Amino acid sequence: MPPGFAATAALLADPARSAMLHALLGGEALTAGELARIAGVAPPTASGHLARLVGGGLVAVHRQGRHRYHRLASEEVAAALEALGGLAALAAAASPRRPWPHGEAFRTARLCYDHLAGRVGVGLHARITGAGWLALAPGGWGLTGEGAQRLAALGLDLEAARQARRFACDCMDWSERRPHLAGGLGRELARALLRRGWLRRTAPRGEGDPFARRRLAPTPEGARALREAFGLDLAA
Amino acid sequence: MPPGFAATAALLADPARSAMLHALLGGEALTAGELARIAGVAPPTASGHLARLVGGGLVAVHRQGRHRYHRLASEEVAAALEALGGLAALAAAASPRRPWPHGEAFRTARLCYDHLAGRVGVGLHARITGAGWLALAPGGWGLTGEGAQRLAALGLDLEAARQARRFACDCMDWSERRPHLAGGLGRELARALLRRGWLRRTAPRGEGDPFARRRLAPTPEGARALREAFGLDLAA
DNA sequence: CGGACGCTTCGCCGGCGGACGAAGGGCCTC
DNA sequence: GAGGCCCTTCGTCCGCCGGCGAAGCGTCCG
Repeated sequence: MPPGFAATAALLADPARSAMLHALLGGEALTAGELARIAGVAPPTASGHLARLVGGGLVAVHRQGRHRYHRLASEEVAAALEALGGLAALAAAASPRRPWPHGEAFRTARLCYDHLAGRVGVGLHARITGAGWLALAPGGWGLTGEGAQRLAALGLDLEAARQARRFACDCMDWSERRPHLAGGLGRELARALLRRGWLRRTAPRGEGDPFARRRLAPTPEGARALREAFGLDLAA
Repeated sequence: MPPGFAATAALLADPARSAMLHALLGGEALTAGELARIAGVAPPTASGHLARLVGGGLVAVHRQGRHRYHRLASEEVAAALEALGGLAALAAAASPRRPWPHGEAFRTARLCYDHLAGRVGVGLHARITGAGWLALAPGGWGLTGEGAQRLAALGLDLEAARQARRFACDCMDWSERRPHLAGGLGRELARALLRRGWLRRTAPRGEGDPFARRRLAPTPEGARALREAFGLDLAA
């Protein structure tokens, strides 16, 4: 981790760049202009920041007409952002402790690149592993028969999940300090729950703060369904 | 991750500070003077850096006589350093690819704060979980009867492991990109293997580069024992 | 083909922070 | 208690980096 460790950290150390990255943790690809507004800087400034993020391998860019769409380069980037976020949360808890408006909603449910984080993400992970739906096999995690049946019934595309680079893996959750489900299965789980309308994005693709793009909220029916299907009580 | 995310990242973004942190990943507490030499800066400079690291909650300090011993504040710091190291390794692999002298030895075996990382750490984790020694129970990971018996026979202090804040948890390994064993059990496993002389530190507490303090090498007898007890082939 | 739009490059400014030397506390030794 | 050691604080310098406006491509629209 040495060559370039400090350089990579420096990419995360600027408020504008970190706002952009956190906005991209919502999983959508955003244009340079949108990211400039989100980060609160002028277009030339944003352009420079994005060039550095792309050069550092954290962000991938895709041209489409006169727009340039930016997205996180990989799930490793998301995992590192979450891990570093955990450190920052620890430090914030130690010092003055000024409250953070997004905190509570963020702890309930949010996206972490392409999968679920927060209480919902951690709770689903605990439930799925604890109920024996996911088990350790030689070569990694795999679904058991019951797990495959239950998750397919929820509408997950298990075939798509299996084609991911990693089928299932843990990603440390900074707010709950316990793992949530990442990898192809985590992605398909998030997609299925959004598709079913159990969770929805709370920010209507407006601009504004970087964190709005990640925030999720359970719908009334979703809260009920999550309680019935997974024993998740979101009031806690 | 919001308030203070960029500020925390900035603590890692300086070459001198990052060298200090990597040296502290060796798990020992080091004095300000040692860290100054390791980072290659003058004592006043190092003092300033250390003050910032302590203020940011990444490093804890302990006075003893006229020395001040510094250590990482928690295993979360170690986990975040490893995660960020993975990002930097990805970026380094993409660009010019100048070779790094420590690379190969680092991939074989190293310390990650208080537990094992590298091929040895990942291999032991795979073996211990794959053989059913460690199993998921309500409330977290626990040893099975066989696991407790086998590990106790290797000289692990399982009682000490149980008193840790977390008994067992995964820590993503940046070089192998698979999890290794952290938590109290990971710590005791590392201690036991060092105590038995299967692994040893390769740097005799000299000064020098930051990474020397983390590097481990299997002794000839250790390589044999690891192969017999865990099926680990370190030549691969 | 002109004009609007999105994005980038260029040039300049301002401020932060990292570097060191010198000097000032604690603490241990003799 | 005199002196040495470890570490810190202070003052200063300098380089880097983030910020913006103006201007320069490329793309889409009428």
